[in-house]
Amino acid sequence: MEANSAARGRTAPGETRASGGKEGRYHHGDLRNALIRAAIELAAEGGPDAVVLRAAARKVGVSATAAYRHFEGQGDLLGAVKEYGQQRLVACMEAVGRASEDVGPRTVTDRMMELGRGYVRFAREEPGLYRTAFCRKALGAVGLTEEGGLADVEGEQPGWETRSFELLTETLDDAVAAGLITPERRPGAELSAWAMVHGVAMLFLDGPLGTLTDEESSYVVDRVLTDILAGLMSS
Amino acid sequence: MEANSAARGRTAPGETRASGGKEGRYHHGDLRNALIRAAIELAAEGGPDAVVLRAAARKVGVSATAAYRHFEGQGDLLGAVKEYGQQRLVACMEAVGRASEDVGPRTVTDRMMELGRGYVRFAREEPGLYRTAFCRKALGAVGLTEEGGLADVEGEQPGWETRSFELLTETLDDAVAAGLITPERRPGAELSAWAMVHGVAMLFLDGPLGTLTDEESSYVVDRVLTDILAGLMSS
DNA sequence: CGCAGGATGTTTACGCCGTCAACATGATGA
DNA sequence: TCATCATGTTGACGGCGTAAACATCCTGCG
Repeated sequence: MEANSAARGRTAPGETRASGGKEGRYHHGDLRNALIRAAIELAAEGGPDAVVLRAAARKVGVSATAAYRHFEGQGDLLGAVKEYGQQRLVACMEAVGRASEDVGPRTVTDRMMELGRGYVRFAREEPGLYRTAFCRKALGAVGLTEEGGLADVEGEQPGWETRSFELLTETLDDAVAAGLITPERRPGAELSAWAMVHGVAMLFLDGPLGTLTDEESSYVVDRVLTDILAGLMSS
Repeated sequence: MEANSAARGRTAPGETRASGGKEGRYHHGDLRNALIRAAIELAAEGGPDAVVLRAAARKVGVSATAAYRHFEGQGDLLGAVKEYGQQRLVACMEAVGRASEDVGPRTVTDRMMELGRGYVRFAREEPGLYRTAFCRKALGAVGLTEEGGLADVEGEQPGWETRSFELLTETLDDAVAAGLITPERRPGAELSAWAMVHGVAMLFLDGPLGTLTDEESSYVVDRVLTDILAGLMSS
């Protein structure tokens, strides 16, 4: 009770409790976002398994159960990080595209390559966030009953129709418009493309490509992307 | 090897602990395998996260710490399940091939398709085991320091040069021999192929393909495999 | 045959986790 | 002003992985 005024003192060095000045405030003021930021750091360092409710609360300097005022539980917190990771992914994919834009005009094929390069680059640069972005177990909006019963409420699937998938879809449509892909081969093409980049990212993160240098990996990525594009555009 | 109950029987009337008999034997007799079997069930039902040391011990009817006489820890137990899952995967890949053999002669292309079909079929039929088979965190032989420091002792990488990868490699070699893939495109081809099947399996397990029927999924798989093979074999 | 010693299993305990219930604090609006 | 309610806190529970100490049984050696 009164003795814990000492505990009120200070815990997390990097996190001020409130945006402003006063330190020992009982109410944080922006706890939800602070917890998300902390969880993002955890995820970036250790992947989804490292997104531990108590650790995030500790980082912010707040009791573990305080998080329950802002999240349904750790699955919900994880979901917030997941969303952030997905945003970062599309940002990376778009950034690669913009970088190329500056150099000169690009073909549709170029743009597809860029999407793939951006995807893999993000997976390599932020493996923890990437893994978290595609982590099952993470409350989306409502769902997930006890015992894995797929609640599957109305509304949205986890995260496959996010912007990153849209980017791919749009570019494939452009490829059809440009005559690079025949309309008959168009349906399902995003599956092949997506499976490829996702698969090669996994080879980098968990597989035999983990030790490659940037240069080597960029060669491998281009090779793999070339293969799948050749397949999609064949005849 | 399923009938190895109580290989140890001396005079005790009771049979195995798990086989419904009277428990009372202090020593189990085949605890290591019993734990692995239990852990396999757990993995099959709930994936790698469900491989819980205490749960496996409970299933076998033994104290939690008994497992430490046979495994270094839960990572080691998980590793055993992982190995089993990998074996099941290659069994499935080979089974699809054998099934086709019976029907008639196959081309190299056929055999590559079969490998992919078998791979995805296993992922669909045994998602928990599949996920466990490709689960990071699982002691291989020695490694894995504290704190994710990749011990990377000498010897073997986790599991990428297992038989399943070999199957793919051999078949790709055959494709080169048959003139379907040019020697210049051969190096790195397994990466494309592996990334593709791994990626499409993920689309089934965690992605938008999870709800497809067998027929639909088989169509999608063939489509995706056709794409990558076309890419690999294009000029 | 008898018994020491190692192999195997049990109990207890520690610290971590997610989560719930009860309580404390303080911002806010009637 | 002061009751209310959102926001944090403490405490507790059960489950987890794991270590240490103890118990039981098998086995090989005399």
